[in-house]
Amino acid sequence: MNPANSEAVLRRLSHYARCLGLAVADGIDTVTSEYLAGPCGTTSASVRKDLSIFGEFGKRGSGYPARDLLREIREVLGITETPPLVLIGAGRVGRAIAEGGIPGGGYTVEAVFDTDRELTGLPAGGLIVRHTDELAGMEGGLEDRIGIIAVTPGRAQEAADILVGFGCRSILCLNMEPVSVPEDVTLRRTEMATELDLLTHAMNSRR
Amino acid sequence: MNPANSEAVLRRLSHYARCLGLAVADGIDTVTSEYLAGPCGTTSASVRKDLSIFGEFGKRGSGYPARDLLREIREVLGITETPPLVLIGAGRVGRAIAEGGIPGGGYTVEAVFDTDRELTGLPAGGLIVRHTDELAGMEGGLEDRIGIIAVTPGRAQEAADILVGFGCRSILCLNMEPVSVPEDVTLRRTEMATELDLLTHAMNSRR
DNA sequence: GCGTGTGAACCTCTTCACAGCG
DNA sequence: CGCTGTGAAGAGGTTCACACGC
Repeated sequence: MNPANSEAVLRRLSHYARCLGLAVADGIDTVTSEYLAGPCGTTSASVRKDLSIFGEFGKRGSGYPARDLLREIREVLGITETPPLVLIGAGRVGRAIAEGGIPGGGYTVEAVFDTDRELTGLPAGGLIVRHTDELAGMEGGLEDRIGIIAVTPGRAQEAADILVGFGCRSILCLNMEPVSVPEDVTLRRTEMATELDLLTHAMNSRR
Repeated sequence: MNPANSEAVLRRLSHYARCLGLAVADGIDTVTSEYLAGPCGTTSASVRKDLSIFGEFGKRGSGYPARDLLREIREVLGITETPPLVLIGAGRVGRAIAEGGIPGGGYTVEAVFDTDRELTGLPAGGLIVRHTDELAGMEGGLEDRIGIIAVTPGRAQEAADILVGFGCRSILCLNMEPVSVPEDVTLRRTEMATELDLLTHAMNSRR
């Protein structure tokens, strides 16, 4: 596969973007591949190769113009405008996200839903929790929105089915259990438990 | 590097373990490589190769004994007993974790700390938030514990420094900003914002 | 027959090293 | 002189295909 669509590259671009955002905010206007490599957990060679896939953005001898490079990367990732987030689950985790947002990510939570009628009507951040039946009322459907699953353990599949049923094609699952979706739906997850397992393994193998 | 220490393999083992846990709970006692592959997002060949690195656990013609295989994998990962979690940050996310735990992961939060004296003394799950100064009082130090950073955006580095100062060598950072730690400390992160970027990219490149 | 275990082929990703340009 | 851009080399990971044993 063409390297421009490789997950490893795109993931690093996302890191570079974050790092560049901070640099720009700090008034830095030129960065080197070395500068980006450290905080992003990679090497300068890798940074240069990643960027060279999409064009020649640097100036030899000095580095990359931070602001321009950031714009280019955002363009490549398609995050110049970010899709709205639709949260499923108004429990502890769901509310924490509704209230706190995704700090620094540039994403905003547009609506919060739950299957539990006990929770509908309650506030969550600046929003009111709605029942999942009301997903039908979302202007424009869910096709151009990202669904986030943060429900009671064991009910993630149900939430995914609801999202898919209402046309959602991009899902981030915060629950840990396996979830299956149709071929044409992208499902990603944050793997907190797996990260802990990897940390535990590293801890044990230090001696 | 020896494949037994490759992150890709260990990450998949963690997935297999989760899947096997559910299978065992459902009373299933033999699983095939095919059975594990689907939910874990990989192929049967990969499952077999992964497992064969550590021994011959299967029976040809039938499959793997679920319970035994689970035990073996837990052994390899070193998660037969999981290290206690020490939370830094008693804000929304920190409290959500203190209250809800890590569902299904087999990890327990032992204590919650914050640098903010306004928060110390308040309840978080079944625990009381303590000031980070009191980390010194943790029996046995932080060496055999995992520190979890869930603090106000922009203060993750401070939290990491505190943890490392008290002897912590394994850190899971939930904040998004870059954090640097000494060479001998393992730092991992959950990358919610990056996952969203990857979902956005996939969404845009569908057409 | 069925599913594991595994060498070999294949492919992707990373690192090296240096030419090229500001 | 410094740092980018990049072919070439190297390492690592994945897939194939089939022999083996239950």
